[in-house]
Amino acid sequence: MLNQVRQVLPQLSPSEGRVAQWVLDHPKEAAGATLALVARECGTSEPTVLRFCRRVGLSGFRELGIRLTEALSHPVSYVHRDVCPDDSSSDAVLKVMDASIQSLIDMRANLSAMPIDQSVAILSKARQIAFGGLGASGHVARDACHKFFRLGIPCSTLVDTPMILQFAAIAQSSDVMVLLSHTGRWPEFATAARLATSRGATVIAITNPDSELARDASLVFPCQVIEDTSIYTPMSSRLAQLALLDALHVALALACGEPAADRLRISKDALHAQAV
Amino acid sequence: MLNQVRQVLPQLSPSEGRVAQWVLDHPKEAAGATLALVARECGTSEPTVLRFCRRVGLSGFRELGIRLTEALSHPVSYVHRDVCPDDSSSDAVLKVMDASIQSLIDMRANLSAMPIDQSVAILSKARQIAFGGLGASGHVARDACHKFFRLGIPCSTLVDTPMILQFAAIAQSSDVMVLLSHTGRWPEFATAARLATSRGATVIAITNPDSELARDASLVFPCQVIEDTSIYTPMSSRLAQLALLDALHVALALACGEPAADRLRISKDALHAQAV
DNA sequence: TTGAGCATGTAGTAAAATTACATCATTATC
DNA sequence: GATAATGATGTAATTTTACTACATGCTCAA
Repeated sequence: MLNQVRQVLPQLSPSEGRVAQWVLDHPKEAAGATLALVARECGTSEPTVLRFCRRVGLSGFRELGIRLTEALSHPVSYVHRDVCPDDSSSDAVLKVMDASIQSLIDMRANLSAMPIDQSVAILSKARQIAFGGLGASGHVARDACHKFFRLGIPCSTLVDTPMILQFAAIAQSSDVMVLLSHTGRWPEFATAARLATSRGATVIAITNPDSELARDASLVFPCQVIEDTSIYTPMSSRLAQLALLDALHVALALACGEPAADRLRISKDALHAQAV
Repeated sequence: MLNQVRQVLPQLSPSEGRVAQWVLDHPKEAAGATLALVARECGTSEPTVLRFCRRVGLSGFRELGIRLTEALSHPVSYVHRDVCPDDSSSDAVLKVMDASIQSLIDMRANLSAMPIDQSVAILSKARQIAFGGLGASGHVARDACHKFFRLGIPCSTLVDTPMILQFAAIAQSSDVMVLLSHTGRWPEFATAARLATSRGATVIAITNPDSELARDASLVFPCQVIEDTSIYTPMSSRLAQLALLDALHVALALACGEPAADRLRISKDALHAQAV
C-alpha cells in the first residue's frame, strides 16, 4: 500500500503530492485520521485529499484508512529488500531475516500444491531412503537423513554425483530417493531420476518445477527459486527446504503411528539422559 | 480480536448475539461495513450494533472496523500449535511450518539483543573460523562453514567433542570458534570455551543464554529453546540458527567490502558456469 | 397489577465523507 | 497578445455515517 503511494507520488499535482508525503511520513496517524484533519495537516482542502485517494486506486477516503491499518498491522512486513553495500550490519541482518521469513511464508502458502499425502504414503512403505544434494543442498540432505533415520527407516546421504548415480543404478522398487536441487539443472540428477524410476524406485524431487529433474521425478515439491539479484542474497530457499523436510518428517512419523513415535521418544531420551 | 468476540458471545443479549455471530461469520465484510449495513444484515437497529461494540471493549463502531482489518491482515497467525496424533498429514505439515515461521519471527524480534556488530568486527579480522556443533547442530555448523569459507576466510567444521576440544587447545589469539548448542549443557562445550578464551581466541556461542557455555563464551547469541512438549515438535530453533548465520554471513561480507564481494561473485559464477 | 429493570427501537444530531460547482492559474492556439 | 482550453484547487451544499437521547415494550417480582 505505502509502496503504491510512493509509486504514484511523482505523477501527482503539488497539493496531492503534499498529501501523499504526509501519509508516507505519518502512516500511523493517517490510518485513523479524518478527512478534515488530513486536509488541515497538509494545508489543503478535503476534496484534494479525496482526489489523492482516488488517484492511488482507492474508492474513497474510508478505504485509505482500511488499507493503511492493513499495511501497518503487519508490524513489519517481511518483503524482500536487497542488501546494498552501504547498509549497516543491523540493517543487513534484518533484511536477510526478512527474506528468510518471507521464503517460509511463501512455501507455506504453496503447501496445497505439494504431494504431501502421496509422499507420506510412499515413504512409510520405503525399504530405505536416500537423500541427495550437492553443495549447500548436501547439508540439507545430511540434516534430513539424520532426522528420518530416527524414525527407524534405513537412511543414507548422497552428496556427490557419483554416489547419486550409483544409488540410482542399484535402487530397488521400494527404495525412495529424495533429490534436492535449487535449479534442477544438473543433468546427472535427471539421469539418476530416470535410472531409479526405471528400476521401480520412487524419486521425490524438491526443486524448481520447470526443470528436467522435475519432469523425470515421480513426485515433485515445487520450490520457486528466488532470482538472486544481489550477490549478498543468501539461499533462503534452502531454509524453506529444511522446513519442508521437517514437516514431512513429522507427517511421516504420524502416519507410521506408535512404533515411530516410540523410536522418536527413545532417541530423544537417549540425548536428554546426558545433555544436549 | 475475533477470539474476544467469541469470548463475550454467551453473555450477550439475543440481538447483540446476532450481531456477534454475523461478525464472526463475515469478518471480511464486517471490516469494511457501515453501521446501517450491519444493522440491516442482522435484522436489528444501529444502536444495538453500537452497544455490541462497546460490550466487546471498543470505543465505537469505527474501532471495530480497524480491529477487524488488523486481525484479518494477518491472514494466518503462525502461533505454535502442537501436532497431535490424530492430525491429518496436511494439518501436521501446516502446524510444523507455522512453528518454523514463528521461531524465525521470534528470532528477528530478538536481534537487537545480539552482539552482531561485535561479532562482525571480530570475524572480519579472524585468522580462521571453526564451527562446532553436535548432532543436528553439526549440520548447521557444516552449512555455516561452507558459507563463510566462500568469503575467503579459512574455515573448518568440528562435529564431535574431541575435535572441538583439540581445536580449543591449539587456538591462537585471532582464531574464532563458533559453538552451536541448543541447550548449552554439554560440559565439553564450556570446557572448550574456557580453554580457547584462555588462549586469547574468541568464542561465539549460539545457545541458550542460561547455560554454562553462555557464561564462558566471549560473545553470546541468545537462542531460547522452545520447550518441546510434543515428541513430534521438530527442532525449529535449528532453522533460526541457520537464518542467523545467513544474516551474519551477509553482514560480514558487507563489512569486508569489495574483496569479499568479489569472492562471493566468483564462487557463484563458478557454479553458474555449469548449472546449480 | 404495578413498577423496576432490562432489551430494543425511533428519531434526532453532529460530524464526517462525498459531490457539484466555481475560481484561478497555466498553457496552447489563433 | 487575446482567448479558449485544460487542469489544479477551493467553497459550499448534500448525503452518509456514527453516535446519542429518549421512548417503547417486555419480563419478572413484590
